[in-house]
Amino acid sequence: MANRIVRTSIETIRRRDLVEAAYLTFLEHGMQGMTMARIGERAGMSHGIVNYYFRSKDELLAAVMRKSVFSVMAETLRRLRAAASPRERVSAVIAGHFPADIFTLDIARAWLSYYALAGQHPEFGRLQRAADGRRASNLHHALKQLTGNAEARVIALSIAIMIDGAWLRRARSNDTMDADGVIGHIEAYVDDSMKLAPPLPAAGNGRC
Amino acid sequence: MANRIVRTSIETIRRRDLVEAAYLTFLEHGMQGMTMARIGERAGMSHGIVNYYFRSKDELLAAVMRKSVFSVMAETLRRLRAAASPRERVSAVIAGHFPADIFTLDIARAWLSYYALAGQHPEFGRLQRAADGRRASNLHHALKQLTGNAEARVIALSIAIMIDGAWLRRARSNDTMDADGVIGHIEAYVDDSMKLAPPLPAAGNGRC
Amino acid sequence: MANRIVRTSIETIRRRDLVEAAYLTFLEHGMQGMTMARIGERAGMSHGIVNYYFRSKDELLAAVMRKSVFSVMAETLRRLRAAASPRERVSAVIAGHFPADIFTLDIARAWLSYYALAGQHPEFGRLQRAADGRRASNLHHALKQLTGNAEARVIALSIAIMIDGAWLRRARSNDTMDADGVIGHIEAYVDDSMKLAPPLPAAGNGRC
Amino acid sequence: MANRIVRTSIETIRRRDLVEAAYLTFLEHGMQGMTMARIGERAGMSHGIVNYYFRSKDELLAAVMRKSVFSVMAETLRRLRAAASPRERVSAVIAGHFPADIFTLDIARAWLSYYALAGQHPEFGRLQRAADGRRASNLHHALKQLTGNAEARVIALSIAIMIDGAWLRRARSNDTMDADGVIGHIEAYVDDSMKLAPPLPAAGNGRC
DNA sequence: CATGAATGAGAGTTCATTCAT
DNA sequence: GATGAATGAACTCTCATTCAT
Repeated sequence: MANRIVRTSIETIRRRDLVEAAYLTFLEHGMQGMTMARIGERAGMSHGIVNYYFRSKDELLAAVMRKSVFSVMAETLRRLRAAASPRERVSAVIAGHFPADIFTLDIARAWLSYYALAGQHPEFGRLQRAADGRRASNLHHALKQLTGNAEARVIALSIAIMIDGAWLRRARSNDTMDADGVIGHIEAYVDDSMKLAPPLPAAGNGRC
Repeated sequence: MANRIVRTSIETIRRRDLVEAAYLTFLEHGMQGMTMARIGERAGMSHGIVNYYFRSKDELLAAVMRKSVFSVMAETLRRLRAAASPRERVSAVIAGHFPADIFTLDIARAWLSYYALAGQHPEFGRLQRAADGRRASNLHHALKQLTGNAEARVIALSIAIMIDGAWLRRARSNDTMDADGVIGHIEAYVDDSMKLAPPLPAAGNGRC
Repeated sequence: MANRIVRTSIETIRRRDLVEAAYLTFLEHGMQGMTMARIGERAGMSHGIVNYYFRSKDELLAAVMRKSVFSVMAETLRRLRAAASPRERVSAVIAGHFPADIFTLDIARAWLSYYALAGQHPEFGRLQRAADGRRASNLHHALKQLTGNAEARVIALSIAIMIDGAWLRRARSNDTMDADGVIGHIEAYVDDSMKLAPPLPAAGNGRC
Repeated sequence: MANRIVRTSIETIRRRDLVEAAYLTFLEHGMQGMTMARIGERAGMSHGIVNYYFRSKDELLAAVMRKSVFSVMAETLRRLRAAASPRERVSAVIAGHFPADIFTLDIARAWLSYYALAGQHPEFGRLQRAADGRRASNLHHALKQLTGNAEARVIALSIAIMIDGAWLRRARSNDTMDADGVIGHIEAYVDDSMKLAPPLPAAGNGRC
């Protein structure tokens, strides 16, 4: 039993370390320079053992992707739980996508590489779509309580597009807006949209 | 002397053909599948000659990057010339980024793989920033004639972000909006913004 | 001393289990797919222990070869013991080589991969020749009691060749004869041969 | 034009040399030791060029197999053309499978390896079945002119099985019969069969 | 100029084997 | 005894690059 735990523990550690090493290797050498040999070297292991813990490079890559997606989703969730009103929930989704220490050039480039790879990697495509669906749903639910359904849908889409666009631009250079700037920009858009949006039907929001 | 000219001429033609072939290869197979052999094949030349005209793959790659960026800018420029009013100029920039036959899943993914590579290719970063600057400038100049300077800047940025975001989302799956949908969405945003924007100072648009 | 016995006993059991597992792995995956890891897995042991009990894969392979040959011989022997007449002994040898559940495409192919390896494994060649000698001898002894010595030798050889040929053909496709068909064919040949064979010298079979 | 011929010529030469080298490598190191590197080395080429002429190892292997199958079929055909009577045609098929310089231990082992590989190599399975079909057809047609249809079928099958069996046994050791011995043995079987076979219906052989 | 034959480095992957625990 | 973590050699295959023709 103890033995089992030790075994699992080592495997867990190694897999985590390898995912981390793969990610760092990617940041340093790009997607193309992210070879199994280099990953192993960075993790201080032989390249043989990398294939022992991950049956293939694709599997390792998928693990890296999953970790990335979840870490972003987790941040958003954390903020959603702390949100007290629909409008705050919208802000939670927006801010959740731009933690200052994550919204960096390197990480943005990593994300773009993932996207580019989605074609060859059905699983990652699925992950992305799932994450996108969650985001759209969160935004739409919150906005529905602030304006009409159709308007909510349009605004939610605009926000989602802007979030993606901001990340794409982040990968371009360091001269673009920082996290706060982006958040401010999108929030301003939301506020403007609210001004234009029709007042909610009186009865409909008795619930909120 | 004549000989010299002929040689140079052939060289120019070959280089242009090879860049074109490389670009098409890139659009079809993505950055990873853009091999020297495939480029030569597509250009109807031996792959040996590719290395004759471009000392290395990186050199060819740089040429392809230049061409890619310019070809997108050219489409926008074409539409800008046909635009009759500031508002139409805004629309020209928007529509210029979404030709229906170009705004496809594969091409979007190819572009992302480009972006992902920019980190290792300083020149490409420069190119992208230049193109982005042009776009921002075009949008800003047009919008300035429709609203206040500060508002114009904000709206121009929103449009630019949405253009980038739409392309990123296009790479995600085929279930997203098509070119017309995206254009409609952004145009609607522009129209809404105009409603909120302050009326122009009386004299400002006498020029137009 | 008792300890010694226990140790030896476990070792014996483990080695037998491993040979059995290797044999089954071989039948299922062929010579090429018979890896140490798969053998260990099939035996329900770690693959590390396989190398503990067999210094190398070749040593295990030799053991498997021995087992394989013996297991085929055993089936024939079982039937031989039940045979009541010389003619039945001939049938025993024939049928002993074609158990319906063994005479399959996969197993036939596995055996061929064995044979193909014999060139590099002197011991396996020896084993095969020994088994072949036993078979020839069994057939010859039985047939000698039914016909002349020279004829017996010829018929025994034909039977042996047909047995081998039937296995080789079995590996070709599933469209060939099944076990019963092959047995029937060879038996018919034996019956025909008996018709042509000279009657036994009167005294010759008094011995039987 | 001349250029084209030169090119093709080199390619033809290289491919032929590589097939030959692959075959020799196999004879020396067995199927498992027949690596691309060793093949290239034996052919005096880099291993890179091997993959240049044969897109994959399987393709090279298939070429080796095809060459082997065709060389056996060609020998049989050559003899069939020289045969003057049905009985001689039967002999042609038999002798055609056992040229003295081909019926050797090494070559027999090579054949077994091919058979063992047929499972993973659909094309080779097809080749084998095609060759077998031709053989069966040739034998049956000739025998039908010597005896009844049903008998012809049985005898043809026996001959085919014996041919295969003789090759399998040849791979076992050098102590088995040589080519002449095998041919004699099978011919004797055919002669015996003719004795037992029913005389042909009177009219049936008016044709021959 | 142009070809394509040839090279060789390096990619991912498999696997027998060793060894600390 | 037994495990499975770890190594490293070897394999197939790809590809940018060089070079004789």
